[in-house]
Amino acid sequence: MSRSRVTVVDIARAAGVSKSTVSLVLQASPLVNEATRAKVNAVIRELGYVYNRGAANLRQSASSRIIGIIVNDLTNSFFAELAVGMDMVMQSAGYVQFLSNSAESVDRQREVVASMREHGISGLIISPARGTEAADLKPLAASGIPVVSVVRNVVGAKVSSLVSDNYAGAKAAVAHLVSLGHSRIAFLGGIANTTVFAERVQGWRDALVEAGFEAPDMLVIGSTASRAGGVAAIERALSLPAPPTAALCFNDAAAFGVCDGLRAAGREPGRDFAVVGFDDVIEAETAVPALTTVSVDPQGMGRRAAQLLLKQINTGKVEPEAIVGSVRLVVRQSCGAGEKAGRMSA
Amino acid sequence: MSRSRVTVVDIARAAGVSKSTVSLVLQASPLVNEATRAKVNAVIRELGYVYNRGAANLRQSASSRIIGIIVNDLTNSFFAELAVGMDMVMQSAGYVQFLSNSAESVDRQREVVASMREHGISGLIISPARGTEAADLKPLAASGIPVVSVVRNVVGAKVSSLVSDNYAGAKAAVAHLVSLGHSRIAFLGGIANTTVFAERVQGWRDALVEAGFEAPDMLVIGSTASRAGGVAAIERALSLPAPPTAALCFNDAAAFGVCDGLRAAGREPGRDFAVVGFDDVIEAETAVPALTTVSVDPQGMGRRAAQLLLKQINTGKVEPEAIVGSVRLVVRQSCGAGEKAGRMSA
DNA sequence: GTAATTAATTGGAACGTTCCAAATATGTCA
DNA sequence: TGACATATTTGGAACGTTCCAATTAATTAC
Repeated sequence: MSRSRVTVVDIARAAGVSKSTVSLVLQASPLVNEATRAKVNAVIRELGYVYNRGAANLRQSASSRIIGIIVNDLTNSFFAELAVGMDMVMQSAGYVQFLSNSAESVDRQREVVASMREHGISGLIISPARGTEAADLKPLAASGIPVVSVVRNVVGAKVSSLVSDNYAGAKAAVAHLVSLGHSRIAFLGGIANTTVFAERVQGWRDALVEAGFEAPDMLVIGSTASRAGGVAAIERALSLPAPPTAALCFNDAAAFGVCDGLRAAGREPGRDFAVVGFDDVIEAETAVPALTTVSVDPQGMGRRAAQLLLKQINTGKVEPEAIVGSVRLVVRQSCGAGEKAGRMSA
Repeated sequence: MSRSRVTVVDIARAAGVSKSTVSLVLQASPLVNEATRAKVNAVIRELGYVYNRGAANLRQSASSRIIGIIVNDLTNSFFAELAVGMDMVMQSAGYVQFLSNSAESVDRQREVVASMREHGISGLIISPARGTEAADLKPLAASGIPVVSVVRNVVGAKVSSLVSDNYAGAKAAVAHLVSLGHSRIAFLGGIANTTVFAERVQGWRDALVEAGFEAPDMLVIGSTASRAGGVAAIERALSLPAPPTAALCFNDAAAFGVCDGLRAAGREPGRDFAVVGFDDVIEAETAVPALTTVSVDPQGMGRRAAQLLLKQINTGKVEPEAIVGSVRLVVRQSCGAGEKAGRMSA
């Protein structure tokens, strides 16, 4: 059935030219005569030829036009949107991407990286799994493949990175809550021993201290960075001897969970308790109450990461570049300051 | 800097054997002597050799071990989970996947398919964009590349498909609502002229009719299949002269939107109005109220689709196979029947 | 009419692997 | 020892492209 594939030589024979000419036509070279080009293209369509990029990549000068993307949790909207942003840029640049989910497993991540290397990726964007070490990315950098680490940093790795300004974002969010009259503000959700968590907690702490309030450790309640984690965290927070009246959450997923947990406890988020998230995923805007959150613009971040990688691939330069993306607080209703929200009791 | 890459010939030279022997070692052939194998492997590690799969794929017998996955909306949790399920299976099978988002654009989808073909995918799993025609998938099937269409069907395309039993799911959901005492049950959200929508509406209609109730068209309110779409749909539903007391929603995203919209209108989902979703995404379980929904198990569906594709690749058989995955109603709280929910007023 | 210039085309080696057929080494049996 | 079987190794052609250097054809200049 599936007859052996059509190659340039077949085209050449059918069009009565040499394979070199066909190759030139394929690359839209200006060297070839209009009439010849037309004829060759006609034959190409007629025989249903498909270009074999693998064969072309064999010549050492060529670029594979394949890049790798690895994210740590694709089921989290934040990362899905990040991936979509990258996809957009890569696709318009004529690249195709291997996209894999490490599910926070460094072992899986290692396998995927190895597999992608064997397939000759020209670059990699990675949101590293927890516990990723510089050594995991070393071989890539050593063989001249540009790597952009996004969202999370890998300490000691000589790769470019694009992370958001977690410290400033958290600080701004807490300052806003303070301006609304809160003083007992919790930090809810997220896994404790990660850099991102540490940076956000630091912002939370410094904002409270600068405002002249206490920042007791018991108000920092870690859990998973998910909706379920948010529910668990707010339950613990409400059972404290002196419960908080507001919370900055590790991310939007946790913040939604906190809202769910508040309702389960008979409290209305935005009215009885102020909730602020982090990320600004799409649903943040349409949720009820709309979520006040620190906007990281995941799609935009994905696009920037992709552009950064493309720049490195095209210029062939290897020096890593560290970019900290700015963030801004988007005030909606869940903090009690939005127009449509009811008045806060605190 | 980046010296030209290390090849089998370099390994051969360094280990004092022929390139053929190195090749045998790479394929873990039992033909080679233990001592030789050890030496070659040592050299491979020492020189930091990376296998060039592209070169190997050149021989026409070889399989590229690359498959393509295209989904229509990766920002929708349902599809993200679907992709994660596929990723799991593919990765353990030693495959790597191109994963792209068509964003419901048939043009983008076409480009992506073409690009993936040029890169020599051994198979494709696609959740087709709206408006995809059989012709779009024809060339793949013609060149013997197995294709599995998932979630949505492409009429007339001779490819395998794996869809869920939309009709039975919708019918069961409505029957459940009827058993709870509802008779004015709306169908909310989703884009009207799609097969999936039609099937679910038909299930809704038949269940109502069988129960002896009316199924007026005005109770079918389409919109986008998103959270925002759900909000819009319930707003319109509540403004009807005789508003419904319950709703089956096109999917979970829309159902969450309906819950949001209900609260915005001062009604509590699960108590004042029964809501049922479709899909059973992860958040359905942890949301408050937990969402009663028709479980499609997206990750499981992704895994099944991947297994189906692998089977087709391995057996080399081309005959398409149409599978309808069974679904089951998961009763939680948003319909008012769950244990923790308050009593329904209707 | 010949030389020089420009425009088009082309043969063939190279890219890094696999795999066949053939060669060599090792062992066994009479 | 020679004849055979078995275990291991190997040269070289192929896979489908690109690209250099060289060729041929067409045009222009003198």
